[in-house]
Amino acid sequence: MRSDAKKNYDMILAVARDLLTGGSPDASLRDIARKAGVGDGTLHRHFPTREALLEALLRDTFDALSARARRLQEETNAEEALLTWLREAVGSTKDYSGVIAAMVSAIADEQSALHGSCVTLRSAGNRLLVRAQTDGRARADMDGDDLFALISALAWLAEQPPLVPRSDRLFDIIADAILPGRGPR
Amino acid sequence: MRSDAKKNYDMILAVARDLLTGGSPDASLRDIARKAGVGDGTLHRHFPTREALLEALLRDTFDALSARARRLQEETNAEEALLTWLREAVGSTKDYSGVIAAMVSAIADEQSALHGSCVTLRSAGNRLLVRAQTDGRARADMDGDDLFALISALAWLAEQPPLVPRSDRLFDIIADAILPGRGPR
DNA sequence: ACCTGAACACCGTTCAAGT
DNA sequence: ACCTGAACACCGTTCAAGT
Repeated sequence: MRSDAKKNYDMILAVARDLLTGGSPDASLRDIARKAGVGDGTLHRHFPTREALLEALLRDTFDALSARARRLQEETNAEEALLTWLREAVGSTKDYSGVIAAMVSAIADEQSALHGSCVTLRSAGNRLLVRAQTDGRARADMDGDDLFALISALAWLAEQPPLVPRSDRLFDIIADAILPGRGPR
Repeated sequence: MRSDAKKNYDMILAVARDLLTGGSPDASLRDIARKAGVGDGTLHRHFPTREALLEALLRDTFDALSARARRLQEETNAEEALLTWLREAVGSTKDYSGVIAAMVSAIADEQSALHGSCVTLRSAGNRLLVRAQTDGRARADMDGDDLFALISALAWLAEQPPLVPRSDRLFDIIADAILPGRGPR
């Protein structure tokens, strides 16, 4: 990449992160381009869709979650590892509203810029799930796709402003479904 | 309402239902107006927002769900009643994509056209939940808002095309969280 | 190679003009 | 009263023209 292109690319990402995690979660691509000081076409060439931009913003987060799963796998018992990782996975997208629906759509669309990140996430979760199932902790009639869906549902709930105050409780309820016999009844 | 206005109102609703439940879940309000043979302003006066249109389309459904809850309350045991009603509530919005996020937002916004329907739905669910809790079937640390949120999450999952094939299973998993000790482990 | 920004086809919303 | 449809301020996307 030419150095001026690289500079634009980085500037777009920085501005997008500021706007989206700041007060403007629905900022238009045009707004982002303007604030980044580039033309509409430049943004569109670097990031052909909004998804592509989100993917670039979240790739590091997904990679970190995958590494985190590996560490938990080694260091912690199966139930605690899965639970901790779930909590972190659900929390990981909370600053990027709208990304959850895009992720669910991307898991089935190999063309999507988010596809790779989604597959990585699902695999990481699946490893932890299988171990917890082997230990008889997690319910047996579930697979990695179910787990991915439940994480999505929880992340989506946490994205809805009126439900934010309840999101910890809702996490506990659904976590109980995955790891029965944990919390209070 | 003047008779020509009533005719327009009905025509808009009929066309909207056709388009939204047909192949065009994201049909624009302008498309709906054109197909209904009315001006943009006419649609906008009858239904100031997309939510208002969805509310009109779904009001009967919500009323029916509320009546259904009352009947189940009388005729069926607490666990079965809640479970059956949950399944119907989750399925009730499946033909109207995008309505779930609007409903969650409306539960906290008294100005929303959907607010009344949401409150009705929450009350109906809460009655069934309380009875199931009294019978010791439903988990005790939940309230009507939690139930509303879980219904929303399930309906949202059912709205995501890649997850449609799994939605029955996901329903079972979350239903187990609400009514522990039901399904297979 | 890469960038700019006008242009295009949309969108929801408003409002002057009509009946 | 109620309706129409042009107009407005947006949106994502494209592409001719520049450097």
